[in-house]
Amino acid sequence: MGKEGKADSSASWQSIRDTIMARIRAQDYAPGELIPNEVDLAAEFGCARATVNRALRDLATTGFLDRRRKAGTRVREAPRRKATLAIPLTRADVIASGARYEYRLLERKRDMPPPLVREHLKLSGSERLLRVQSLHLADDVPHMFEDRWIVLDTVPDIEDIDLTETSANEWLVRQAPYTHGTMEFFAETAGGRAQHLVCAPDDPVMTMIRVTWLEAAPITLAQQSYSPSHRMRLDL
Amino acid sequence: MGKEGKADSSASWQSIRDTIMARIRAQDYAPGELIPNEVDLAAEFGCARATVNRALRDLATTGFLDRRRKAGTRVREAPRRKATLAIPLTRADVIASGARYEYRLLERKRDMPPPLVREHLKLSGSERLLRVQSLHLADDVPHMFEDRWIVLDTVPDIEDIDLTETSANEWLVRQAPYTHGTMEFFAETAGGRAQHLVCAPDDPVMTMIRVTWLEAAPITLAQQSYSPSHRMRLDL
DNA sequence: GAAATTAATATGTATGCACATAATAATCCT
DNA sequence: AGGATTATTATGTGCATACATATTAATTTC
Repeated sequence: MGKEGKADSSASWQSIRDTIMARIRAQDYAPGELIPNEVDLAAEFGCARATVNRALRDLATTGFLDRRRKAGTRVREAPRRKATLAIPLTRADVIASGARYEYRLLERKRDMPPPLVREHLKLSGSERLLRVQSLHLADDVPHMFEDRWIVLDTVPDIEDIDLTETSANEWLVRQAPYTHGTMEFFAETAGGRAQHLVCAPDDPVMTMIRVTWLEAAPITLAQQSYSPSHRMRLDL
Repeated sequence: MGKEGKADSSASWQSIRDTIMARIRAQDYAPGELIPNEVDLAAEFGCARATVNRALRDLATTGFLDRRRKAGTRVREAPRRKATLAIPLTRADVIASGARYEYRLLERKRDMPPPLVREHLKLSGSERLLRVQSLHLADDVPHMFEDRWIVLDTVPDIEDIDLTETSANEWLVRQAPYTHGTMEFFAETAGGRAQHLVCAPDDPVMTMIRVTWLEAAPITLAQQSYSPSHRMRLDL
């Protein structure tokens, strides 16, 4: 019974991953320590090295292992757990919560960006910008207010789009996927957005600022403020 | 020149991924459409199917493609971009920001959990709980206030640990890695935490509630409130 | 003895093949 | 025709092998 070791004796990469994970959890493989190399593990599990590689690679991306060529694989001292955050797509999120989604375009015009926006988008000064303000509602209740700046030099096509039906975000996500970007969020008072979010000006709201790029060219800066009651949820 | 196609004519899975990505971006592969199957793509790129598989798998986990056996691979209508959020490890975060880190244990005692905590941890009522409150500082300035409940039935060992030096989180991360959990964050007023965070009671702060589990057993609920000036940053 | 060169090693990835699995399409039977 | 059975198909994964690449360790050279 050598050749026919199919799905029977052979271990799946998931089961190997789980076994290694159990050893980490039980501290058989202690924090900071090297674990056996792929060849040895493959021998132990009676599988191909590629299978062990897949398992260890998975644990490395999950943040439990550190791997370096020649240096080997070691258990992270402080496992930096990673959660996958799906970038909010307001329409989908609202609908998924079982509510009716509504989108209202509040304003759309060419405008000069304030210094803070210019800095975030690293603008030289000559770029043409479109500013779009919108309100997103869930079951007729204000859910999120968005104040967005779009760099027309990077995505000129959006100038001809009717943004009263489709939100700028939805168009951009489909038509101009970014290569990279940054996101930051923080708490602040509602301030002037209170009228849109139907709350008091000094109510605390969570604001998210997202800046996205197409290679070196800035696409857009979106500042989204959620209604005070909103909670962002995430599975680990 | 058939057999010797080594690193020369053969494409790497990253380059194939990038090529496919470019086609999605250029809408050569339009949203919602099927793309060629792995065998055809492998033929086109002159590589093995496994290599194409790796590339497509990567794009699927990034959220650009949907893959189903027999059904094939299609471009997502609304690419749900995913960002990797590293769970905050306060000590590491503060030090990485170039500041001096300090940790202060404020309180540590057995306590009865309020209904909200009981609900989050799905407690039956008989569990023994440890409550730990702590303050984390960056360059002597309050950075984050933590109010944590630990289920002693799940992690009894922590009862013997001196939490004046090591924070509960650091011990738990090392000694009792969770299998899964939930995280939610929102904005609220500082309230009673104002004295610890050195701000006004009605200042907006960002609060994160994290609940973690070891399989079916609840480990801990941590409520962390950051100083008003704090911004959570994330790369996309 | 310090610097440069060379060897050794663990992971990273590509190939060709085989079989597993899920989902759809085609066919058969009554 | 309708429901159950049987192909068919695309992705998922495993294996053995080979070579690539990054690092570290050993060795040589000056």
